[in-house]
Amino acid sequence: MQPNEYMKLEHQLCFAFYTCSREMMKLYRPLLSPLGLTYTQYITLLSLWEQDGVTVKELGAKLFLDSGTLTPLLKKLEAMGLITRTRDKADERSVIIELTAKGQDLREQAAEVPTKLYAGTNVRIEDIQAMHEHIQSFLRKIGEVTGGREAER
Amino acid sequence: MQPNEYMKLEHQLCFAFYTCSREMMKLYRPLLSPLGLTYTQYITLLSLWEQDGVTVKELGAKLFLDSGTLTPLLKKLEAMGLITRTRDKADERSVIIELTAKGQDLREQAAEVPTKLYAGTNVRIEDIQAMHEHIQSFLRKIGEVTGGREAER
DNA sequence: TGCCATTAAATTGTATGCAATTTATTATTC
DNA sequence: GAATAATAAATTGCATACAATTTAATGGCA
Repeated sequence: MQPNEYMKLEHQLCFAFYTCSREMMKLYRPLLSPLGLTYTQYITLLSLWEQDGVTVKELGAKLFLDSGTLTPLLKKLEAMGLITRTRDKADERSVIIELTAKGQDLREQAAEVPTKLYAGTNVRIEDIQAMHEHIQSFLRKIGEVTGGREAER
Repeated sequence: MQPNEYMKLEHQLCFAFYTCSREMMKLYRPLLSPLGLTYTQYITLLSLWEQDGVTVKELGAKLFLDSGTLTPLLKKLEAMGLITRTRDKADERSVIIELTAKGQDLREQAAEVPTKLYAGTNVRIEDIQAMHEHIQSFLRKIGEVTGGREAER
């Protein structure tokens, strides 16, 4: 590769991630909009549907987000009646997030989102598997440096 | 895969892209901060260093960004003395973006960013190539649906 | 030529992201 | 056991993203 080839936009891996992420969110929008959810709210609920009763800190470790992003987002979900935010009696520094009945019910409607997502695209599900694994392996490697998901240990 | 396995966070490809994108930006930050640039400003300049004298529309097609994001960002780069924004004489609807001498000079300092990026990580450059190509192929496929980079045809 | 559809930026409003700081609480140490 | 360090959320300030709308200019057509 020529020296300044490295500076071309098309060779930037991060730009590919960045663009793929945002283009995929555009695939999600028509599926999430009827549920009244944004993409970030959706992945937050995905995490809570797997396990709720977690602290903001724990949720942030799973989503790679800090309180600066989560606090307003969780307040929004609370205002929508999907979750509750309660100070932990055992440690008043922590806030525990739990799903309401309404928040649990929403899971049923969201269940079809993953399967509908690639409808209309030429993407083959099989192709995604390998790529997904490579990306996750990559993420672990750079996470060692950026400190991403540090609370996971 | 179990039915509700599809709803697990770890199986969401978009979440992998989304997280990789943001974690990589954290790798960039210490390299770009001394140059006074954010990541979005950096990729905008990468594009302009390849070709300037382009309209906001053309730049947006390359970066997958619209005027809502680009206009304030370009005004910022203009305020920093790196670019000029000029109405196209031939078509007053368009604004043409050009690098200033200062903006061109910054390219030299930014030249070491791509090579320094993976320093300290366990990432093997060879591993990145294949993954990168798969991602770009994937992006083209979903772009057919989302309309991404529509002005490219 | 005048009207209307189209187009490019800019603007507006909402929702993130994240660094840095602040506040409140808990853990530690001397 | 009081002073200090550490921790978890919340807050603040700045920079995106993007849908939707607005403004200004151009193109097409009767």
